[in-house]
Amino acid sequence: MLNLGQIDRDTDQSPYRQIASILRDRILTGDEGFKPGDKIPSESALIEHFGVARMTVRQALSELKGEGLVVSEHGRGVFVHLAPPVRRLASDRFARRYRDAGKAAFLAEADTAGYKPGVDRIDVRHGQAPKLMAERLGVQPDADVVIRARRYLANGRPVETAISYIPAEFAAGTAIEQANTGPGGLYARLEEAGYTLDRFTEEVGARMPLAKERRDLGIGPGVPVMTIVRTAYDTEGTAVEVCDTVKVATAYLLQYDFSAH
Amino acid sequence: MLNLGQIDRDTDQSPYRQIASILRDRILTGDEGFKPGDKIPSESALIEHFGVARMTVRQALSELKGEGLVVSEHGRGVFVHLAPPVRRLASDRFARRYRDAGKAAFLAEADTAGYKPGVDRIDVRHGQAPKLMAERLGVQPDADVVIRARRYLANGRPVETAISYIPAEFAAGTAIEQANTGPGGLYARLEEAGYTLDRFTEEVGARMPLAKERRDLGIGPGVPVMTIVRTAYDTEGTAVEVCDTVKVATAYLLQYDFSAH
DNA sequence: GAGTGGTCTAGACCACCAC
DNA sequence: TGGTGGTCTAGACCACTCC
Repeated sequence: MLNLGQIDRDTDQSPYRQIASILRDRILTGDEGFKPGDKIPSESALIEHFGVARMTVRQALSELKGEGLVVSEHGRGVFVHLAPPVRRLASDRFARRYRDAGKAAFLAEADTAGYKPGVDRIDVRHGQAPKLMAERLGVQPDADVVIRARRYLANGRPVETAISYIPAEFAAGTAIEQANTGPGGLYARLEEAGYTLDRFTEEVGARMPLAKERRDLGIGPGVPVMTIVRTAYDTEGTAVEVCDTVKVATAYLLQYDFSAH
Repeated sequence: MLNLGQIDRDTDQSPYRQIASILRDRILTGDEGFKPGDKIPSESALIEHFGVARMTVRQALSELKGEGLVVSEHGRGVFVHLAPPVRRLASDRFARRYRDAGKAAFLAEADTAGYKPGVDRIDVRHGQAPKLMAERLGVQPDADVVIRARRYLANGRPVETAISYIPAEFAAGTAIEQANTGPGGLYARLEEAGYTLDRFTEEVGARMPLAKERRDLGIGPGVPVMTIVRTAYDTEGTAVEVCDTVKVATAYLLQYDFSAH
């Protein structure tokens, strides 16, 4: 006995939508419903309970996957989506006080939010910046830049990939060209090299991930990503770095403050 | 002749993924490919071309719908997704100079971006704010607030819904309680009432839309939404308005500036 | 009426997982 | 080894759009 209702074959709403609604309601009303991480009834159980063909049940489940409410695991079952911890990012996260304390933004923030941070897949090389990034840096597309790619983890789960582009002349001979940029991170090294940071600009968007991004971030279909392109300017108004990041949307809440004047 | 390749039945990648890849490549390489608004080959044409069952073709199309690359129209065909114009929102869009010029933020921005703005479904009433909104306003959940709901259009297409909550005492006797708030909009009326605006905080997130939101915004499955909760503070540090907005993610690019100090 | 996508049925074989 | 989800086949009827 599944303690779900039955579908109404005389209504104009199609069976698969009714089944999706029944399951969705049980997921969203946490009370007495399915909770995050719970296994929902198997396809065969739903087929028997509702008296429909397998494709009908699968279409209902497909709807819920598209809404990001459930994830399926081959050979195990279908589970209510277990959300990663939400990272709240404030716009002061790059403030100098954190750099002076010897912490890069990601680590400083993990401390206050209380999760275990991690970075892997660090790749540093010289090359050319994509057209859009070169534009923001104000350099020619064929200019030599240092390209730093890395992936960030929270509690062991990937939550963000980031690629920084720094004109080679600003990074020459510094730890920026090394995998480990040292205490305070990339921005601390830029300031030591004489480029005092003044302000940042961030451009925020959201979209569905490409297949490669889904793999890199370990997310299923139905989970969007947020994209942030951050440009760092020094006190002379020169762009000294552009950082292109892709974040698991459900793992982030960004906060910005700005003036009304 | 469809001028698409053929699938390889000896590889370990499943036929539906191969078909999806072939179509995806033709969509993403705009050159000599399918362009936004183009009709892609019908299911029956694809069935014949690739020599597979209908469900296999439909699964490939389902992938592309999930990625937001195509939309299907019952009885007409499947079309490459035609994106609405992108609105670039800068963080100075609520600056006083725009209010002084008699324009609400949305209209001011449409001018510079060059699209035709619209607002409909305006609904104004008194009531209680949802718990999360009351928290941001710093009022009790059962406090009397003015609730202003509306929907914004760009070139006739819905792009955003917004609900503002204003404590009733701040709005009493002003045009804030009317459908039309007059020149400069809601914020201009608040300032006239003696609440000089000082700063805003915005919290930005992204997720998949609920079914109701999909209807309100006229978007298909596979298109995410961005959520922005904006709180307006006056010069005494009091929250005077909270605005809860849901935007079609692909129609927006948000820009924020902040200091490095 | 012809063509399109939407939904459904009733099977089949496979890969993965837990026991 | 039995149960799970992943993929595929070969049909069927329907609703919608366009001519």
